[in-house]
Amino acid sequence: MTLHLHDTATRTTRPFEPAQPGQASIYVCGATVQGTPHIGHIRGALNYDVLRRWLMHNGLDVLFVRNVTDIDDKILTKAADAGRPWWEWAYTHEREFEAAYTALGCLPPSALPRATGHVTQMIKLMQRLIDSGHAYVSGGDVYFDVQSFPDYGKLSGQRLDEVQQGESAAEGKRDPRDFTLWKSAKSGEPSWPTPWGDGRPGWHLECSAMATSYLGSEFDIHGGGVDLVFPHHENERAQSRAAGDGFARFWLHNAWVTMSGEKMSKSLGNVVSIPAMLEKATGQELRYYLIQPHYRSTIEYSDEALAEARQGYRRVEQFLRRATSQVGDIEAGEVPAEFAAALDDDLATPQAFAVIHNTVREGNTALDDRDDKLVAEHAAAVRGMTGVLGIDPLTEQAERGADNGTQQALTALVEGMLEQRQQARAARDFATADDVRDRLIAAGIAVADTADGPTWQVKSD
RNA sequence: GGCGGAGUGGCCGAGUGGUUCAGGCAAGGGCCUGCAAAGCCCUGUACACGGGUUCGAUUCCCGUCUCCGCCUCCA
Repeated sequence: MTLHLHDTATRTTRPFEPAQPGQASIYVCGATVQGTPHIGHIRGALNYDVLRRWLMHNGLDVLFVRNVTDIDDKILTKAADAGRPWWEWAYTHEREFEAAYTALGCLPPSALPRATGHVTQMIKLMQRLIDSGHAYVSGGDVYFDVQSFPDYGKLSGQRLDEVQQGESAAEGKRDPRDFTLWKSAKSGEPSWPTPWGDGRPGWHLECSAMATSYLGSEFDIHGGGVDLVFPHHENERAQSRAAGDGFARFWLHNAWVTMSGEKMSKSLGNVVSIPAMLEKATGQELRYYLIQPHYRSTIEYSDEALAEARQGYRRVEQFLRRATSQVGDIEAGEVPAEFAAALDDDLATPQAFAVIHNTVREGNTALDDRDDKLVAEHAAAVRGMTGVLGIDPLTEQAERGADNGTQQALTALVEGMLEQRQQARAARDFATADDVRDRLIAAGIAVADTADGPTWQVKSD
């Protein structure tokens, strides 16, 4: 089976064949950097990161562009409320988003274009639209003429005559459903010069300009959250195709993370901001939690579900630790066919996780049987699979292990205590042995005896 | 009003016209262990409701109820 993806435009799951064999180009709508990221924002990025890794794993050369919307009404409003320059406000939150992506294991994009850096490209696109009769200037604003593009509404399944009012009824519009490509400058607001006067970008224009600027007039995949289907992506598609670009060949949309059955609001966002969540779980645990459900299924956030995911992650981690200590270092190996089939089926991560856990169970059995060859095989497969998903525990350990002397000091202390305990056990002085173990547990360190001696692990609860 | 998604065993979360099972977490029993922990084995008999199609539906069709999203900014 080859990779199949669910395409919003056709409402079908169909085979993915890149326009250029051996390559894939992906454009993902990133954040409007107006606030601190919460898990809902990052979920989408995680989904597309998994897609990207899977394409790379299959040997494709992937160009992955994620934009930053660094100029918009909310940024201006919030910055003004905070008494800070808008560009500082935007950049501050851009850094928060980047830190969050990194903490959750997203590979850095091939390019990270900002709207404010691509006004030239936007002007060119607007000129093409005006020249071809799809856009018009009205009092310094530039609007897209929705009725000039018969395909309008096709992506989102909207019929033009059913579309309600449209964005804020500006006076210069010919049709209330026309959308803004360019907003004329208001005093005190940032602006850039254009042939039609000073102003700033409308929201939709930037993505069309940047996507085609980096990936060409036609590219493979355009991703974003379901809320973007209409109007954002509908408008992007309209303006790009009206201008003559092929634009995206597949449209992918990820579902929400909700809380108490509702979309995350500003107030809830504080509770589940990435910095707050990273106090409850590690980046990889959080990633495991967010990518296990199918990307088109809503995740109803709960602390309990997160705790479950952490348990599941640790089960995998524990297996790899035991395997490594029994048979030595293990490199990532081939992924099982069922795993590949799962991801090929529109990134069916739930089934992919089932394959991982089945492999872990078989690996644990092999560990108990002391069948080192089988242990190594299964551990290699698990590393291969978790690597594709970006949740290989040994990778993270490698990063963490290199960090500082604290880890070494802890290791020395714990191993010293475990040595005492082993001596007590050898002497059948179980009272002393249990006392040592209790002290370690009280300090948050779990001890497990194996045939090869005790192992330990910090339990970060 | 228009468009779209969803209701599965204690919980999370897949999937399928019928037979052996998603997977995880939790629970109970067993093995192992000095005791634990971890691991392994076993157990649960679920598919919102009402019709219909069918030899047979959780899975297809129709209807109902409930929840959610988009149609204004939003991942």
